[in-house]
Amino acid sequence: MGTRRRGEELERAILHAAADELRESGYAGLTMDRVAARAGTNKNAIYRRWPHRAALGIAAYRHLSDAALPDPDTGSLRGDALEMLRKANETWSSPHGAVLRGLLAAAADDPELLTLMRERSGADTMDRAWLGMLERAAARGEAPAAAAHHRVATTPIMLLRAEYAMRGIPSVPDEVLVEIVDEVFLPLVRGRG
Amino acid sequence: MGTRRRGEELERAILHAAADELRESGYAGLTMDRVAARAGTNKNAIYRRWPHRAALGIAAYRHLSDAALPDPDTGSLRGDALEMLRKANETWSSPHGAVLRGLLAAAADDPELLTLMRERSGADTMDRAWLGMLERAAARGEAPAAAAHHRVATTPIMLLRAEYAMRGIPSVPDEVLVEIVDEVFLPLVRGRG
DNA sequence: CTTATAGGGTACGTGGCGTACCTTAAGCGG
DNA sequence: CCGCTTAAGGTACGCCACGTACCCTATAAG
Repeated sequence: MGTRRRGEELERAILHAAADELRESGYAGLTMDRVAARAGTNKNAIYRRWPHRAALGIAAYRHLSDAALPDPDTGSLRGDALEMLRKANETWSSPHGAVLRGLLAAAADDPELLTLMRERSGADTMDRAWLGMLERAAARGEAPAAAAHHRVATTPIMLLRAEYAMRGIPSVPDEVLVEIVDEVFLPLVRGRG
Repeated sequence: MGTRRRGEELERAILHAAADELRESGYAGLTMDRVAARAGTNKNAIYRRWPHRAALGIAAYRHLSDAALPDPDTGSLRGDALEMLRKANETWSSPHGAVLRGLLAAAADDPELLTLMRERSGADTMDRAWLGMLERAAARGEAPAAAAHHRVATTPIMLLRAEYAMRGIPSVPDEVLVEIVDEVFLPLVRGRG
């Protein structure tokens, strides 16, 4: 009776319900019927807003984490890089990360969804953080100025990403992170002099 | 009527049918009913051999390509590396590659399937080819011996893989490959002196 | 006060996986 | 040569989940 939710309010309720389902069951376990039930509405209201499950999943994902992105300042480039990698590894291996990987897999053959993902997952922001790190290192004289290059900055997380793609669910061991920094990232920075 | 196929013969027929379906419809479009129909048999015969769709998909994938893996010798490290990357890019952006990426996505949260994939997709072989390339370059005096390191060798393909994970279906543009080689791989090799 | 709009309820079509059962052919041991 | 075990064929089904179609009702806007 009385109150029938509409517009914004209903939309928030749906997204909230969907985010809860994501948290509890992951993307694979996210069903439209259960989201509708949990939000106390029906599938119509959902399909009027998102064309299919994947779109809802992606939209709901942002409600999971506001990803306080680290901006470490340990004093050394090596320390900063390791810190960044470790934080990323934590995030990706957490339940959040599992959800994110599930979404990524689901969007893998739909370019439209992929771009949506990138916007919502803050990948670009992360890239900029790495670039900033390199610039600070260059300012300290710890790295050549030519090292502050986009490809260089993104290399470590790209490697981490690929590592996840090859391995699967469990977190990447810390030794691998150290290797990425010591055997690839630092030599690479050095090599650009 | 005489002939009812059994054992090996039937198994080959099923795999052949599944491979055809993969080629035509990709992994997402691979259905058990159609494979059974195409092989002129029924789902029982399939489920007696593979526990689920994903397992069949992976088993059938090997019938698609025997991936003649390139072992270039252009005389320069840069040339060899670019050649390898370009071949990999071609493969990954071909229909074969689409199938492979579909399988990878499907196996993403099942470690057991992932290891199966790695065996069947010849990823390890590719890694060894890169290492060999680096060793030859070192022998020519074109690279420090310390550059022939596993992490270094796998970096370019890992970056390519990650690039696919971020972008989706279309092939990665050649400029990106060149950048990976010139801005990352070669400086990295140089930096390990 | 009327009317367009959007939500609620519900049922259904469709497709695909995996399973259950029974019937029938093949091969094998005696 | 014969029966028995094993594997194939045929078919139907349970189940689940997506997406759609209707029809009814509350809400807000004019």
